[in-house]
Amino acid sequence: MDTKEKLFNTALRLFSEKGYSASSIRDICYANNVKESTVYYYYKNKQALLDAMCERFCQNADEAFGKLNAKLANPSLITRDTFFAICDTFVEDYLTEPFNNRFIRIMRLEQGCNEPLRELYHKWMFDEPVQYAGGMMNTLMELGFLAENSAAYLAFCYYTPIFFCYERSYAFGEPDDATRERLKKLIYSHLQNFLEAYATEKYQ
Amino acid sequence: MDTKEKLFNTALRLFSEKGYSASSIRDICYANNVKESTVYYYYKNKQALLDAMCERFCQNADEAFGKLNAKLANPSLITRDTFFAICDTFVEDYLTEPFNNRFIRIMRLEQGCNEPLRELYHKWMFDEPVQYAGGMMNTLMELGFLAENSAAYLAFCYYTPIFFCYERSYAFGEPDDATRERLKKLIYSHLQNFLEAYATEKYQ
Amino acid sequence: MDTKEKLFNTALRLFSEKGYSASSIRDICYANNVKESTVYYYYKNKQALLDAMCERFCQNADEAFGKLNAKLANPSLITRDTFFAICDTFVEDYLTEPFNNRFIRIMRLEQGCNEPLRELYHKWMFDEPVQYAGGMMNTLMELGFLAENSAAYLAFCYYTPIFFCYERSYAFGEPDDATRERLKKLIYSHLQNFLEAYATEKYQ
Amino acid sequence: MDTKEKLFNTALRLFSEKGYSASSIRDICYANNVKESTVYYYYKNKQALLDAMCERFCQNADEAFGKLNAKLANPSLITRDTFFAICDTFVEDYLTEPFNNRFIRIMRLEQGCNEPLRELYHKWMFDEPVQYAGGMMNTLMELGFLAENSAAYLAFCYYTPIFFCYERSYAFGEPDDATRERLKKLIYSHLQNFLEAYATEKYQ
DNA sequence: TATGAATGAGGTTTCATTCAT
DNA sequence: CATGAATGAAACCTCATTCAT
Repeated sequence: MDTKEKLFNTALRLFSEKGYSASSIRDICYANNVKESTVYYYYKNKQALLDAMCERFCQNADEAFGKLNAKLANPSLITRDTFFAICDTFVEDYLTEPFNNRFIRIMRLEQGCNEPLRELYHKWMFDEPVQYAGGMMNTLMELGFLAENSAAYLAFCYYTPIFFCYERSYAFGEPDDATRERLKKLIYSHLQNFLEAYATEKYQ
Repeated sequence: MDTKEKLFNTALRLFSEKGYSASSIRDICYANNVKESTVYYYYKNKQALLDAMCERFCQNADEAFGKLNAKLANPSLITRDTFFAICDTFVEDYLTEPFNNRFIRIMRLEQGCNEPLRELYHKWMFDEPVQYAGGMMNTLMELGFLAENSAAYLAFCYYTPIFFCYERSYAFGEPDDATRERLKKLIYSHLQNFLEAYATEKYQ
Repeated sequence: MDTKEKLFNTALRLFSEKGYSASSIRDICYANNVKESTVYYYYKNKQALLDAMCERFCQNADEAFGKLNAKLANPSLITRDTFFAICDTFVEDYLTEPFNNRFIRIMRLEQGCNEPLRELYHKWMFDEPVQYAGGMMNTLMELGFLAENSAAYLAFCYYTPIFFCYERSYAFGEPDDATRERLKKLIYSHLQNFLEAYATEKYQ
Repeated sequence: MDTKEKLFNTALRLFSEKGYSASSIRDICYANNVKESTVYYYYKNKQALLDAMCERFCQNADEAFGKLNAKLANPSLITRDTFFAICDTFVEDYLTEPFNNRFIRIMRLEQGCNEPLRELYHKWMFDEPVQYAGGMMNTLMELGFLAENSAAYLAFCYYTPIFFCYERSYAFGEPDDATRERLKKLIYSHLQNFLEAYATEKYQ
């Protein structure tokens, strides 16, 4: 891993733990045994580090939702497994993917004093997921996997527990394997309950 | 309102918007037309401002949950109105009460680098509400208001959407009346759906 | 003891331990459970506290040397006991008298950046004692108590060990009884040696 | 001389004149036409400046006493010249060496509120010199240079006047050449008297 | 590719002091 | 006799940044 990437990763970690303005260039550099001036060889300034993270996150998020949308395109049939797999992708490749997880925390922290980050946060943690879940519910109803209901309501019932569990487990620091497992179990159990309540009889 | 209180409130606002370490004593004072040294007449240091907020929040929270518990004690009968009123109290007197609302944002921001605040945050935004909701579901089932089910599952279905809506609406800044109204409507609609799904027939 | 005197004594202690500028009005007042503004009721400013100490020390010193000079005036006869008693007076009533002892430390500390205190220090720790010792040696030689010698040399031999022992034992803090005893023993032994070396035969 | 050294020297001067806490980083920097922040490029904080001085003084002192001890090792013969030379080394290379002289003043000033400095001061101004003088007296007696006597007593007679003269002349500020000369003469005269009183006949 | 040297702005805090009460 | 409230100056220190090398 080259210096630029090391600096990027350290900044990511520090920003996500202490917030942008409480993380110093000094700390970022000392953690990598380079001098403060080195950072300016790779990045225009401190803000540029954050910008680079934004860019990467947006790419990641686009990709992740692209992948998720692909899973719903032209489905002739859906099974319980597919249903669980979609959620799994959302959690593993999006919410808890190490870089994303850290950047989500950064957005949560900085939304209060950083307008662009606030918009990103709302887009990628509220608007997009809710919209995606809505579309998904529609598809699942069309396929007869879910019983007829309001798509908005189902999306709500589907996503809010996921969001809650994520906030509860991942709100702080780098999650260990145990946390990771716990989250998965909670979400699995939530999906079970969800299907029990809203799936058509043959998929319960 | 005296100087001490004005400083306290300004600090509360700034901490909740920009985070503790990004808010400067200077800004707190300038906003009140006093010099930086004045703050040190009333508070030992910057940390002491935060400590004072913690203390006040804990009192507030204790009171709020005390009140909520009182509402469930010795109920011979529960009506849809009571059910909505309980949630209303939780939202109005706890979650969106102006001071609490700000301090909750502070806790969310600082949990990453402030162990005591992280604990407070988890206690008062996850553990206590979930536990309270669990107890409430039990009571409601005993009274025949809710159909038999797992209390834990019902608590989950009850609280996670509230949490989600709160995060979505109140995550940033001082909410205006429109936001306040929107949140109430969202929650009202959630409660309707909740009753439809889980209440015994006569209460739907 | 009234407030003014308590403040004076606390200031004396702090000045002697940490130096004038490192001792704060705050510390002086907090130690006496009064507010900082109280000090200004009794003293014009911080400097005035120091001035009051100077004045008192000068009086003390004048008195002490007056007493010492009286002991040498019109002596028809001197004994070993008188000789020891004179030194004892110098040590007990001057050098180690609690107030003087503290103020001497203050002078030592402040001489570097306070011209008047430097002059006081040199006058009362070097010039006056050496001059007094010189006069004393002359008297003792005239009375046949000491063998003929250079008065200046004898004064030197007499005073420098006293000064050294004092600096060594009393340089820091409030001396306890053990320190006090130790100093006395050292000086007593010094006087013995001094007499052995310079007294006429009958007084050895 | 580079910036770091200039800052070090200015700090040394100011600390020795006004004491550690009364000397400000600002003054140290202004005297060298650099901004306050520059000092923090070279030193962690103000204390680190003092620490660097301690370290250097301890090295200096170790060296000086090493040199002095070497002068007493394996001497088959000692002359008046050697005797004077030893004292000269002690005064010139230790007590009045410009850096040491300043640091000794710092120790004297700070002993009251700085435990490590108090220990250093006592070690290097009282304990070590007295111990060295004792060893020296033993050697000189063995060689027949001094008449038989108590080594402790002789060491006392030898060192206390040196200490006194040093305190008297060097207690304040940077000594000029005249002061330097005066001290040397005083000490020379003291050594003369010392030999007259305690040397064996052939060395008087 | 990285650093050494320096800075200017701004941060928190301490302090002696004032003054109306 | 003492304080409550406030201040202005100055202290120490941190930080992002620059620039020549």
